[in-house]
This record gives sequence, C-alpha cells and structure tokens, in this order.
Amino acid sequence: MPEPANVASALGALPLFSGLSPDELRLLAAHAVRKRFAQGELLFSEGDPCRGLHIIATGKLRIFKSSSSGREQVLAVEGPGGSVAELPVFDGGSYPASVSAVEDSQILFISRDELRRFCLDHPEVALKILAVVGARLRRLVGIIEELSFATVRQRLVAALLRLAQNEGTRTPQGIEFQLPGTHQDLAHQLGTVRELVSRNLMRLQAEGLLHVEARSIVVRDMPGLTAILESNP
Amino acid sequence: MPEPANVASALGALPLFSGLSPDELRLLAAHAVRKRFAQGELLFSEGDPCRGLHIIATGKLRIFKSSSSGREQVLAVEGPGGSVAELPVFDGGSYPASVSAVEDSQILFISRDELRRFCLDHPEVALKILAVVGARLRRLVGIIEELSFATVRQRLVAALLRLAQNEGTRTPQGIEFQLPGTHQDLAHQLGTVRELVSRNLMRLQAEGLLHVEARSIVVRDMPGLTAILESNP
DNA sequence: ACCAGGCTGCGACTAAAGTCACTGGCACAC
DNA sequence: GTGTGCCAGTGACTTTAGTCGCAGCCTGGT
Repeated sequence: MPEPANVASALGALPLFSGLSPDELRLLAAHAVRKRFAQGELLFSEGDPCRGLHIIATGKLRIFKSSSSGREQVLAVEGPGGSVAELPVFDGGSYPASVSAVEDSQILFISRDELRRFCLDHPEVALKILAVVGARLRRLVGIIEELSFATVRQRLVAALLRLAQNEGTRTPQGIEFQLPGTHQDLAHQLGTVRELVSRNLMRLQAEGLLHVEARSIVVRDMPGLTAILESNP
Repeated sequence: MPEPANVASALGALPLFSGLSPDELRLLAAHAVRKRFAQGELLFSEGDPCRGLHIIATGKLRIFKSSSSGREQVLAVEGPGGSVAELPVFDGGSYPASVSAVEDSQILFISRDELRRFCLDHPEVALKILAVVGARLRRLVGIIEELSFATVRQRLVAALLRLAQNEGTRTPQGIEFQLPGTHQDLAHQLGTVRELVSRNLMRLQAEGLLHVEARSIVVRDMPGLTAILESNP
C-alpha cells in the first residue's frame, strides 16, 4: 500500500504513466488524492458529473449500467493498475456508467483539471491515455458483438473459456478454475439473469463438457466448448 | 468539395482540428490524402491492420460489426465532419469493426504515424481527439444498454423518436419523417432482423401510435411512444 | 409490355429468453 | 441449536426473438 512518499513511484509503475521522469511523477503525485472504498461501495453513479480520474492502487472495481427493472450489465472489471473514467475527464460530460468496488480498494484520484493540464504539458501521456481508452473501446465493441450475435449459452461459454485461460490450472480431469463470484454476478456480466446461468451450467455439465461443483469448474471437453462458440445462433 | 489548396481550410472547419493556426493546418493538410468511395464500398474490414485516420469531407459512413450468420450490428453512422478509426490509430491494434460508405463519399486520410507525430507537437489536438473518442464511447455504452435492457420494440421506438427529433417536421397529424433506409438497414442498426422491424412498425400502427406509409412515418401519439420506452421489458 | 430483383407484409412455426414460485443447502449470528 | 439470509437448482409457464416460405408490389431495364 503506497505511503504518500511512494505515490510517485506507484504512479510510475502504471501503464498510463510509465516513462515519465521522477520529477514529473512527483509533480503528478502532488495532485493525487488517496481514497478508500469498502467492498460494495459506490464510487459514483451513472449521470454524476465527472470530477476526475480514478486509478486503482489495490482492489477491484466494477463498471456497470443498471436498468430500472433491477437488471445489470457489467461493462468492465478493473484490477490494480487499471483506471476508471479516463474518458469523461476529456469530453466534459457526466459519467456514462456507475462504478462500485468489488473488493476493498485503494484509489488514487486525480482531478479533471489537473489531468488536463498535465496532458497539455506531457503530450505522450495523452497518447497513453488514448491507448487505454482504445482498449476499453475494443472491449465495449466486443460486448456489443456478443450481445447482438451470441446466445446466453454462447456468452457463458465464452466467459468460462476466458476464465479457464486466465486463471485455470491444468489437472488430470481438465482445466480447473473457480467462478469469481455468485451466479448472479456472472449473470450481470453476461447481461442476463441468474436462472439462465444456473441452467446453462447444468446443461453444459449434462452434455459432459464441464464438471461443476459449487463454484469450482472443470473443463472436460475444450474442443466441444469452442465448437459451441462457432455454431450459429 | 475541397480542392487540394482548400484541404487546410476544410480541416480547420472540423471539430477535431478547430483552433489550429493556418500554418499548422497547412502542415497537416500536406499529409492528408484524398480518397473517394462509392456507395456501398468498403473502406476496410474488421481485423484489418490500422493504417490511419479517415475524415469525412462529404458523404456518409457506416461503422458496423457483422456476424458469421450474416447479421449486422451498426455501431455508428458518421456524416460530413465526422471521423472514423480515431482510436486504433493510437492503441496499435487492428480495426475493431468494418466501415462502408452509405453514400458516395470523399474522405481525407491521415496516416497513423503522421497523426501521432502531429499530436505530440500539438497536445491540444490530442485532447480534442480524446473528446471525440469519448463521445463515441458514450454512444457504444448506449448501444450496450439498449441491447441488454430493451426489447426490439423499445429499440425501434427509441430509434423512431430520435429520427422524429432530428429530422421530423410538424404536421397537423403529428410529426412526420422519412426512414433513412430500408427496413433491413434499420434492423441492422437495432441489431435484429428485417421481419421484426416490419412487424413492430405494423403493430405500432395498429395501436394507433404511428401512421406508416411506405417509408414515411407520422408520429400520432408521442406520449404513448415514450411510455413504451419506460415500461419494463 | 414484360421480366428480374429488391423491398415489404404476413402466417406459421421453433427456439431462446425471461418470469415466478418454490426447494433445499450452507454459513453466520445470536 | 436455531433462526435468518444469501445462494443455487428446478419445474412450469409466458413472452420475445428469430426462421422459413411465400405472395404482392414497385422499379428499372430490355
């Protein structure tokens, strides 16, 4: 956990500000404010006026939209080193989505004006931010593609395969990993409801593609799963 | 239509490059290449390596994803003054979606490297680009919200209301406007299929909310339509 | 005039998605 | 222990989305 004196070096370790000189980092760090958020706490809501950029020192944040009928759609989950609200800092509008802490989190906050000023003095930072925003845009386009072309079943499989890839461990039975949250959480990420997650998991198990035990998943038939992704609707 | 000598002033008129000095504009214009695309022609496909930024002088472009089964999802339609592929210029990746010309179009093209260099020398341009990308990101989030929370019927109504707002003319019977393309085109924008557009239009007419005649739509009951948007799924 | 091809409107159907209501399990607080 | 509350599984059902096939219409070309 960064002490005030270490904020500068913490910033330097982030993709956003890598390559800056110690002096520049100190300058930036002088303007950064540290904040803490407890698990489940809301950093801000969709529609709130944008105050600045949030950078994750430790913890995990969830960017999401919620509907009037209680449904949610997760847009991104960001871990340490990630940032949130890079964009509305620059276009002057309000936040387009809500952000809450998935775990207890420590955040470095840089106000809108500070960041804009810093970017004007350090154009390469602006380019880095553009790159980060670009990556976010790609992910959003990916979500749109999934929502618009894929079934819940396919989206679920895609999510499971991503988990297997990133956090899976090889075992004799197949690749094993843990679901990162409840079925409800997963449903929110897929833009659907709990029941469908539960049912589809069971169905995949019945088909012999998976083995499900509580939140532990074992992928038994990888080719079978990837085939589902390619099959039409 | 901009003659080579006028490219600079044409650029200056764009939101992206407003506020630059004539000298700077000339410098940028020197690197811009003019291209023409016929109606329906593809500028590039999703996955192609990114070569640079496209700015629309005249005409209209459509940014879209297409699925293996022939479905399409339009992400944006950009008119004169708009730009396309601002983002992959900076994150080094390939184009995330395809772009085609809706009408015959004249395009100013600035290569990736030129633009990056120019941004480093003119940080305020980088900020302007960030603002444009920000707006795009907002629209994508809006699409995700609609896809994930709204029915086809609601998405259709939302699209009709946008059209009424932007291009509608008041008449005694209600607000009248023309559909900008075929039902198929509209279906692609909503991420659905032709039949559902057709059926839902007829249904709205049967309910007395609209009057449909070929591609001419008359909104007869605005409050009734907005009520549809707010009703749960 | 006539034909070809794109656009539109249906009807009948299938398949997904989502809703509702209920069950049982598990964990934690008291 | 014994509630209390969250979580997961499931059956029965309704609604929405999407598919297929076809017929009518208009347009532009020959």
